[in-house]
Amino acid sequence: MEGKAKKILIADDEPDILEIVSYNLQKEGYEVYTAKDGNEALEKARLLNPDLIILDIMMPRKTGVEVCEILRSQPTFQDTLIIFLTAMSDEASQIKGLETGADDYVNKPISTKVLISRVNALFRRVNHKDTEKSIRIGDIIIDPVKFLVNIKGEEMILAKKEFELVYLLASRPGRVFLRNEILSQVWGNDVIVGDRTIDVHIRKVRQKLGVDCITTVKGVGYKFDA
Amino acid sequence: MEGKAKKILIADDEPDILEIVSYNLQKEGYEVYTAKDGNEALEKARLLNPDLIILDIMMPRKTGVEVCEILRSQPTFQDTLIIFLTAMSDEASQIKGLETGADDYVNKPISTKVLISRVNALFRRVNHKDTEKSIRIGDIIIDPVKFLVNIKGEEMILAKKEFELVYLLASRPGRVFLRNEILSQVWGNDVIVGDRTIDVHIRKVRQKLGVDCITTVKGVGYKFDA
DNA sequence: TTCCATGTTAACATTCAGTTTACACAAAGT
DNA sequence: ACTTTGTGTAAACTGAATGTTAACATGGAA
Repeated sequence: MEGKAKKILIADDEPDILEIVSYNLQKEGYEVYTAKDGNEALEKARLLNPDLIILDIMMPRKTGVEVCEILRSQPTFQDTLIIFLTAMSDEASQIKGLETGADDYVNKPISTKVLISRVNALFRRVNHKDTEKSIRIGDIIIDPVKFLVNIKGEEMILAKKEFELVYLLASRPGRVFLRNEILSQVWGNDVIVGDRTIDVHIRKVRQKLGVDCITTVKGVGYKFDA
Repeated sequence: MEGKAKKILIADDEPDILEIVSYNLQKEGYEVYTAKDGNEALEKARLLNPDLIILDIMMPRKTGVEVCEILRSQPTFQDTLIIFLTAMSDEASQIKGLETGADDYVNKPISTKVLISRVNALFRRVNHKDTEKSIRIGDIIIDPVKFLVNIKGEEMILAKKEFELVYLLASRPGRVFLRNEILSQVWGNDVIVGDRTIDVHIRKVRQKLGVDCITTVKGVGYKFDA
């Protein structure tokens, strides 16, 4: 369907729910991880940096609300999507949850259909191009909305990977990106590609841009000249 | 945003909800009024003529559904937006609500984030309708009122989906629309159609227009050439 | 009802982005 | 000099993404 698989972390103390939900989400093409209590959820969240976290509210060793509050206080998880699973009777935590910054709620007992459509809807909402902003360095403008690079008024079209590569490097001009970093950012954490792949793309980018703005740092990586 | 502040009337018998929701909507720049039961909602609706009414379904002195039915029977409120708040998450009651003439529903417990995004989405949708003015790009004129496209004086009729597709793409020439975005804008958020459907429509449009003005950005989406 | 226009799907064809392969070359270490 | 290590470059290869066609579904009008 699209891009690289989104990572979802789901935390619930009922193994049955974990299994059913993760099965269904996986079938939808998501990369699913599970946690069986609040602390494990926190750990794995930090480890995996998921795109979406589904938190049961009633969990041992930190409730979903507590986990959410802790995560939201850290900048890394400011934009991470969070969905609460709530029992309908559980009003106290519900009201509390209103302010903790969840993005959506799903009531128990869970209908996998409902959950999945909510998950998809959330991702759809976030995926919008408008949220990405263009980068400008000298006479080079990198515009993710129009998906093209403008050099001194001349527009050039890059392929997807090429564009993502420039966008990454240009996002922090002068900073050197290790080959691993580039791989995990542009290709995703679990995609395994050969050694020369990055080089080839760097080359294509250099060719298309015409301007020499990407510097090789031998044995380290690449950087976009400031 | 822009223009004058939209008036929102929210009716619920729980003071906490009224307070939280109205606080958040006000923060978004809306002009918010409240009612604590069905009759008060009706009164204030007539008094204020709001742009949007948020109705809890379970209220004393007339339920949300009753209020909605009464309002909808009057021409004044034919175009007023209505959102239901419902504790019932089962699909049956949701469908019933929509049949009554609601524009959307939000399940309790409410996530303010969700509610606000729905509200914004609704206004956006309506705003677009009002703003439905013809788009002109080069010799191509897209007229949503007459529902036809004029290329160098020659008029051509498009089918509904075809037209909506061009209109979307042409509304922001040069901007790349992801397949997701196209799906949610043209087909709606909960309609699930196959991958190839968009392609087929794109093809039909390209055929009918004759001019090559839609570019595909592989792995990303489509855009209307500026 | 039947007819017709539109929308959707499924199946197959094609294209091109992305990757690999293979080798050339340059710099640093021995 | 020779080897090692890392990168540049061109071309071939592969498959996912898209194009295309035709058949099927649906819903409204005659």
